[in-house]
Amino acid sequence: MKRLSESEFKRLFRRGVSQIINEDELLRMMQSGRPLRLKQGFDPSFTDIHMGHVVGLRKLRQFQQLGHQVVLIVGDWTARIGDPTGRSATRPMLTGDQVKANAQTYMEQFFKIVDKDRTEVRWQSPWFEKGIFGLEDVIRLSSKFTVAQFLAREDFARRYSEGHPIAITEFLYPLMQGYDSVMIESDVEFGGTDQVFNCMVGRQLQEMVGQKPQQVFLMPLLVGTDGVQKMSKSLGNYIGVTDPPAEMYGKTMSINDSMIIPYLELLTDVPDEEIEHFSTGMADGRLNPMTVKKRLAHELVKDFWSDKDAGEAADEFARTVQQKEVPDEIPVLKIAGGSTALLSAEISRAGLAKSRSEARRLLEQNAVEINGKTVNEDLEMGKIDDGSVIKVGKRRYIKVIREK
RNA sequence: GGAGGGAUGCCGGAGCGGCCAAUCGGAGCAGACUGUAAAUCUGCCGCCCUAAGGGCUACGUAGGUUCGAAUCCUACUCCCUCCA
Repeated sequence: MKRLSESEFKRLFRRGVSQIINEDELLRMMQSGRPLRLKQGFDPSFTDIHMGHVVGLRKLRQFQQLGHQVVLIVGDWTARIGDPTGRSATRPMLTGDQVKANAQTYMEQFFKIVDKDRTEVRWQSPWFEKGIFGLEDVIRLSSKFTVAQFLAREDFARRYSEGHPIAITEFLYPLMQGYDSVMIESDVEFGGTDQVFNCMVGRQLQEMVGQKPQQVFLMPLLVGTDGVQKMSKSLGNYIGVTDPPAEMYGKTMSINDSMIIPYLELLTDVPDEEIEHFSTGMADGRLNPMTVKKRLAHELVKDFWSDKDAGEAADEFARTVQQKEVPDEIPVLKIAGGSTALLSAEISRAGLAKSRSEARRLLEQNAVEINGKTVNEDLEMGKIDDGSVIKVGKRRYIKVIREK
């Protein structure tokens, strides 16, 4: 394995990195010529990968390109506990089948970014399964740590002081995650900054059994489309890797201007110099943030779909959002000849509003247009011409087709 | 085992007998504006009724007191804290 060039070093160790424990040691290991085992775990309690995860997966791919080996841990046991990181909501127990199905979907998405040929997939079951791992092991493992150590972890400390419950099983989570490191003889564990504690437990456990403790590679958490909280599915502020091009593009355009640069750094290969240029340009007003954001949106759609899709999504955005034109394809609402049904009822029936009350509110708020003309009155459907286009809100359309 | 505190709308969190479909913040939605589905401002934000009005269902669950309850009482369920 060759020495890292200056630019490779910067790309790997500086961009999109929050903290590396221990950087010098990791560098030494990389120069040794041995392919490193890069640990990345996930809980099959969810299926969809979003941009927040992509930050780490891209980093894994960069290491793979230098010949290193990813070891993907399917946390079929830890999924039963639920990672305490972040929120305290208890997760429902999953059945074995659900876990398998989730893992399947997850991996399909995972390998959109990470090189499958340089990935080893390991399930936790072989070392945590009943009959192999017993109470004795649980006791042995947990006796190595103290409550004070665990309460030092920021999010346990916070929940404890705020009077929020912490289940005993949640203490087991880091232990299990750490044990994984031992079982796969991990060289480096990758994770978001919220994973420090869990990763450090892995280091300690490895050391206790005489393994060389893993290095820890931490990446920043991506802020979600709301611009405040970390991107997560449960908060609904995410851009999924399987989102269709137009949606991916649109969601990206809706992010806060202040997040454009971080997104470019963490999610794209746009060169540093160019990002620097964007950054200063926007700061002194020479560049319109919208232009830069369009570039970002294009990059993302290009990476997950294709350059062509990105171009189409961009056109679509320009037409429907900026020029406020009607999109090419819109759903059809079939209506009987002399229907006396009211517009509000049909709007909610067609799913353009959650309830009829909401449809009425939208009418009042000038949010409903028929063929480009704002409508306030709750018309009878029979009075609407065949082929009319009804627009509700910013981007919900439907076309009326009359049946005889 | 004992003592205290709590359960409110998507989330956080007020209210503590009528003025409560419930203050406020966040999220969401809409309108205006705009160089963007950014920011900002304004409005909306349980459901149903062709409706300046009316009805129904809601404040952990089940009963009760009262002309009237999210607010008081009783039991139950769940959660938190402290003592043992």
